[in-house]
Amino acid sequence: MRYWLFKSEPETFSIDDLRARRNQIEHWDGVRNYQARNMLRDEVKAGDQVLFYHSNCKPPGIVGVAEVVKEGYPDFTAWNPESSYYDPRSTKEKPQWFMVDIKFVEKFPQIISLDDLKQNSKLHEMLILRKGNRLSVTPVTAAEFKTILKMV
DNA sequence: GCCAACGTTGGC
DNA sequence: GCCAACGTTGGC
Repeated sequence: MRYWLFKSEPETFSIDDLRARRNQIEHWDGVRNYQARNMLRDEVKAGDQVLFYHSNCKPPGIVGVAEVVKEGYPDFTAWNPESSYYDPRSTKEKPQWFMVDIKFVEKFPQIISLDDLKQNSKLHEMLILRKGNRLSVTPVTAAEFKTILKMV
């Protein structure tokens, strides 16, 4: 089993939105970056654990955990001209973009803020803390995941 | 709202 | 295949 960190702007889709979904499951659509796409398509597997990160808000940070329940399949929002994620280069024959389904596991009683993460010496290697890192899907090590759960 | 850091696009 | 211009991300 592997561990990941998924970023989302809470204004767009928050952990509360995930919890409110039917069966508490939602597809993780709209990823339009090739590196992140490759991970969603090839590496993220059912059963993997996901740290749910709120970005572009005050404060940014990890707000809970989700679990992958369905692995990489074509992101159908790319086929919908009405969608803001529409991409005419992606077709049903040759899908360009992929997504996974995740299920709500828990919401932390309080956010583990970006600042908290920076303070923790065990997390200095975390990709999310690297300068300039903008990937919305990043791998997390088992040790990092464990450390973060202890910070709750 | 600013702006640094990136990724993507497209002319050449 | 280079690289300038442009768009986006996301912390501050």
